[in-house]
Amino acid sequence: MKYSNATNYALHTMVYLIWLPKASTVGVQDLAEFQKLSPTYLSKILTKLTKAGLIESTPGAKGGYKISKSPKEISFLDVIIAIEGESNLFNCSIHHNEGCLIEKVMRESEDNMKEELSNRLLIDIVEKMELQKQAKESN
Amino acid sequence: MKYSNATNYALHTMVYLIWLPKASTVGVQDLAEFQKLSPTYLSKILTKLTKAGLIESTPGAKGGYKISKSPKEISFLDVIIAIEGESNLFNCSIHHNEGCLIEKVMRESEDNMKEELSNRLLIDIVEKMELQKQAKESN
DNA sequence: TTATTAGAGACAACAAGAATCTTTAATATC
DNA sequence: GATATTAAAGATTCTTGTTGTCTCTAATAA
Repeated sequence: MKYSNATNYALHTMVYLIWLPKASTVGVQDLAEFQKLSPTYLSKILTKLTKAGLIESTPGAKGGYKISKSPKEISFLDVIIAIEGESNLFNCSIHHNEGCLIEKVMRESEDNMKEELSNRLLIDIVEKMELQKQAKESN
Repeated sequence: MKYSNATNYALHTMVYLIWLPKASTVGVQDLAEFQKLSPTYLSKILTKLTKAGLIESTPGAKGGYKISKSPKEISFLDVIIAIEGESNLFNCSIHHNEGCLIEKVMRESEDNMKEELSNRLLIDIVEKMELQKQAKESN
């Protein structure tokens, strides 16, 4: 069991977009270069983020991507669900077993993890990164 | 991201083995039938559980499988790791990025989930199942 | 010694993920 | 309105991991 690479790229991309000066849009080219990815591949990931309502896209010249809502409303969980979907990590393997107690425990642990990830905001990462950067510069 | 079917089967098998009268061994045949699985396939899963030290196997006539330690020491996490391995769910995608803050958050949420699953014992499931059974019978 | 049982290995089928390429649709700018 | 630019959609390939089967070997109780 592993998160897909796409989730990984999506999280890094979102942090980058949040870190960017507000209202500026970036094209796939730049985003891809920043992560050493092929633009066409990253583009698929960005489309998912767009459909999930996390970013906005405008085609055409001077187009690109930008955050679509306040960074304070974007959690880790939002990004993860945008990429991975929201199906459960565990489903009882025994046919016709409503209320399986094993499934119940597994589901609870999953819910707790999601709860935690929904409380972690990407903006906090950006702020910490800037603090680290400042600390480095003052050396 | 999903748990493998094997983990699912392994959990159900372990609960079954714990539920069994102590010290009695069961062959793959019975265990497979109970879950409607092919014996050869389930056998692979059982071998993993054996190597993880969760169950004991004795080959030969009247052989089979049984729990290898006290049920009070067998957690959900033990079974999950026996099947899925213990690699992390998330690894930063950016090369040479020690101390990635995104990875840190993801790792923390994973650790918390594992912590919770290590505190959930399979024996508790068995006990609840027996209570449910008794409740049904007294109707 | 024999029947029975687990273990190991090779192998095939399938599904999902990762990634590329090509074509289409939308849009700002001239 | 024409053109350059950019996102979106679709088809396709490649790889990887899971799922599952089959066969052969090793161990053991009777």
